[in-house]
Amino acid sequence: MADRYEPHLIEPKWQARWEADGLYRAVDDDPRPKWYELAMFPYPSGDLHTGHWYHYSGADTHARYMRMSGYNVLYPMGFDAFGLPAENAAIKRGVDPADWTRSNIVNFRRQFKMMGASFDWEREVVTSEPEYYKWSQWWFLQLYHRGLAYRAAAAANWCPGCQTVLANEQVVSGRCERSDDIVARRFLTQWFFRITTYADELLKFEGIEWPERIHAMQTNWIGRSEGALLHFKVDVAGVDDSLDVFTTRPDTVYGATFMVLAPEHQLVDRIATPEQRGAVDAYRQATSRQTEIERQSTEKEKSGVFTGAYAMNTFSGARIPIWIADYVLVTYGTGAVMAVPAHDQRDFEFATKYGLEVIPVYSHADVDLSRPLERAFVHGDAMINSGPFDGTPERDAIGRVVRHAEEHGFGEGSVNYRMRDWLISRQRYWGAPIPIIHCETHGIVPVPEADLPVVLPDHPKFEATGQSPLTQLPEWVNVQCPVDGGPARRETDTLDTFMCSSWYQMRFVDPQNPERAFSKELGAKWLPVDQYTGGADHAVMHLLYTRFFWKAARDMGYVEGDEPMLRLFNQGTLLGPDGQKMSKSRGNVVAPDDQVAQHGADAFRCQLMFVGPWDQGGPYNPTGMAGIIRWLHRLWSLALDPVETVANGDAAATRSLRRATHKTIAAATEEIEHFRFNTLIARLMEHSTAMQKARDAGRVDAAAWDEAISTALLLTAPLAPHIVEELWERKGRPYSVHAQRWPHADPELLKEDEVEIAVQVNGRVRDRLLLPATADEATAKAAAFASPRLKEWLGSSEPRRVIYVPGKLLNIVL
RNA sequence: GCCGAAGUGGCGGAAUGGCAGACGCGGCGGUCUCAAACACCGCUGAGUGAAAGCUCGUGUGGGUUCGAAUCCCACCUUCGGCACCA
Repeated sequence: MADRYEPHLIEPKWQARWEADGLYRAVDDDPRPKWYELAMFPYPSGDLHTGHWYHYSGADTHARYMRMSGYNVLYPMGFDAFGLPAENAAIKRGVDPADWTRSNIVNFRRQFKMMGASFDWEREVVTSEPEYYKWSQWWFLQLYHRGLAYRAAAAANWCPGCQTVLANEQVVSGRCERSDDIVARRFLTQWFFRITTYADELLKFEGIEWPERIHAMQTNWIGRSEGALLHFKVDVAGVDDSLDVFTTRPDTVYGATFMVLAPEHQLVDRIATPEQRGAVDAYRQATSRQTEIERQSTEKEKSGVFTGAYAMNTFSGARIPIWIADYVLVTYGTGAVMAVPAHDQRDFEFATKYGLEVIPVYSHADVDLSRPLERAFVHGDAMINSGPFDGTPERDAIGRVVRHAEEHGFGEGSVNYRMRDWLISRQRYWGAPIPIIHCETHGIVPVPEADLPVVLPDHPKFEATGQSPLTQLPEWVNVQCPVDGGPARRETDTLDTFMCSSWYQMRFVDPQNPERAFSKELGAKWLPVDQYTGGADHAVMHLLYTRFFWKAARDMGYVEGDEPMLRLFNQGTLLGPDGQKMSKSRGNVVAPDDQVAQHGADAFRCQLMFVGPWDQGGPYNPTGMAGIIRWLHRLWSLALDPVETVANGDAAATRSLRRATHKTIAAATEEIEHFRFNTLIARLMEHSTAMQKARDAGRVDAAAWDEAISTALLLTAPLAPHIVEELWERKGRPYSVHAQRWPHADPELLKEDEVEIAVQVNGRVRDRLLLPATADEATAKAAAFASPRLKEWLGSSEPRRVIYVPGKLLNIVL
C-alpha cells in the first residue's frame, strides 16, 4: 500500500538530487538544437514574492517542456543587483550595500531552489560583482569609442527622493517611477547613450514575435512624426539668428501669425525687449517653480507673455510677434512652434486669449470664413491666403510647401522623435562606476581597458549632497591621468542599472570568461534568446534599451542578427485575493514560503498557473488551492494504488482509454506551446478523471493503463516536477522523468468511432444524435428525419437548406 | 484626446463562426466515518414545469450569417500605456 503524498518529504529530496546530478546544466558542445529560454532576472530585494513565483513558475514549466522536446536548453538565472534599495538600506540602517545585496541573493537562491526551478546555477551572474561589471564598463567604452556615449549639459529629471537624475523612461506622469516623488528639473552635465540614432530601426519589429501591445507601447514611446524644419528670421536689431521650428503641418505656414518659444529657450534672453523683460523674467520664474505635473496639466488655461520681439514669416513676409508660453516644451522638437491659430486648437485658444491674429489658410465646405472662427479646424479642402499655393488640395499641400522651402532655403523635410537619448548617469554609490577620468589637460580620458574594472570602493559615505557619494572619497577620486600621469579625477557618476541589464543575456553564454564579455563562438552558439518572459512594465525601459544595445553590439561586430530576443511573452500581474495589487499595507500579500510550507511547491506552482490565463494575470484565489491538492492526491493514488488489470482488456474500453490519453497529449502540447497553463491543467484533470473511470470499470487493459499513467506523469512533469519525479521512480521508470521525451499523440488513436452531433432546426438545437464519425450528409439527414423528437419540429415540409458540419452539427433550415 | 487589451454563472475562468459556461472554487444533497478532512458520489446560469421540455441568457443598441460570446458599425464601462508632442 502506497503511503500518502507528503510534499515536504519528497521536494527537498529531489531538489538535492537534481542539483547533485547537474540535471539542468546546459552543455556547450551538445549536438542537439539549442534553445535559449530566458526569464527576466530579478532585483534581489528581501524575499522572492508571489509575483516572482508567478513569473518563474510559468517560465520554468516552459523551459522543462522544451528540454523534454529534445532541445539543449540554456535556462540561466542571475541577479540585477545594483540599484537603489540597497543604497537606501545602507542610508537608513547603516548596512553595507554589498553585504545587504549578497545576503538577499542567498535568500533568493534558497527560494528559487525551493520552487524546484530548473536553472543552470553554474551560469549565475550578479551584476554588482566586479567580474560582471568589469564588462558593463567595457561595453560603455565600446559605445564611447563608437560615438554612442556622450556627455552633455542638459536639463535632467531630478528625483529629490532618490537624489539622482532619471531617464525619461523612468518618469511616470511627472513622478519617479521608483520612489513616486515629484520630479524636478536640473541642469547638469550628464552621460547619455545615443539611442535616438537607432530610433527608426527600433520602430521595426520584423523577425520577432512580441506581443502587439509592446510594439504599440514602444512605437508610442519613440513617437516618430514626419514634418518639416522651417527657418524663421528673427527681426531684432543686433540679432542675426534664425528661429527653427519643427512642424507636422508646414502646409499651414501662411497662417502662422505668431511664434511661441518654451520659456527656457536659449534665444529668449537675447531677444526680449527692455519693456517686456520684466514680464518675461517673471513668467520664466513662475514656470520654473511649477512642477512637471502642474505644467503638463491639460486642464489649465493657457498662459504666456510677449517678448516684445518679432520674427519674419519667411513664406508670407509677415512680421509676427514672438511669445513665450509653458505649453511649449523645451524638450520636444526645437522648443519653439509656429502658431497657426486657425488650424490648431491650442494655438487658437492662445490667440483668442491674447487677441492675436487668426488667418485661415484652408477653405472648408462646412466652415463660414466670412465670420470669426469659433474653434480651429484641422483639415480643409484647398489652400487659401497662401500666395502661390492658393487652390492646392490638402493632400498635395505638404509636399509642395516642403519642396518650395527646400528650393528657397526656408527649411527642409524632417522627422522628429518624442524619445530622447538615454540618460545613464546616476549620482549614486551602488552602481558600476563610469570608466572615465577627467584630466586637467586632456579632458575626458577613457580608462584603458587593461585597467578595468574600475572597482567600486568599500566603506562609502552617504550624505545627501545631491552629488554621487563617490565624490566624498578623495583617495578613490584622485588619480593620475592615463595619458601623462598628471593630476586627474575619476568620474563619480555610476551607470544606470538598466545598462547592466541590457546585455546580461550575452554574459550567460560565457559567464566566467575573464578575457572577454563573452566569446564569439559561444555567442554564435547560443544567441539570440529564443524565448524571453517577463512583465510588460519593462516595455519602454529594459525592452527598448536591450534592443538598442544589441543593435549597437551588432554594428560593432560582437553579435549577429538584428534582435536580441526572438519571442517575448509577458505574463500578467498577479493580484491579491481581493483583486487589488498585492501590498503589505493592504494586508493581501500571499507569502510563498508559507504556501510551500503548507501545501508544497508543486501545489503552489500549479495553483498559480491555474488561476487564469498567464498573460492576463488576475486575482490569486487561495481557496482554489483545494482543487489542485485534490488533483495531485488523485494523481498519486492513480499511479500507486493497485489496479485490476488484464492482459487483453475489452477492445472498446481499451480504445476509449487510449483515445483519452492521446487526445490529452495533443491538447496539452498545444496548450503548453502557447503558455496556456490554466487550460493545460484543466486537460490534465480531465485525463485523471478518464483514468479513474476506466479503473473503476475494472479489468483494465494493462498496456493501455500503463500508457495512461506514463503519459499523465510526463505531461505533468513540467508543472509539478517533484511529485512526478517521485511517482516516476516509484513506478520503476528510469531516472529522471525530466530527461524523458515529451510524448507524441498518435493521429490514428485520436479518431472517434462515433460522434455526437447537434441537430438544429432553423439554427436552434433540437436534438443530439450519435452517428458514426464517418457519416456523410445524407446519412446524417436521414437519421435526423428518422428521429421521433425532431418530427414535431420538422413537420412534413421539405427543408429549404441543410448545412452539415461533419462531426459537429446538422442545421436544417425550413 | 490618442494607442492597446478586456467585459461570459455566486467566484476564477473555458469556448475566437457550429451544442455557451470546459476545468476548478464555492454552495446544496448524499456515502464512508465515533467524528472530520485536502476521501468519495450526485446536483448546481435564470425563469417555468411533476417531468420531458420550453423560453431567456455572454456590457448596451444595431448589422452580416443557415448559425454570432466570437465578425462588422456605434456606444458604455474597466484596466494598461502616451498625452498642451507643435
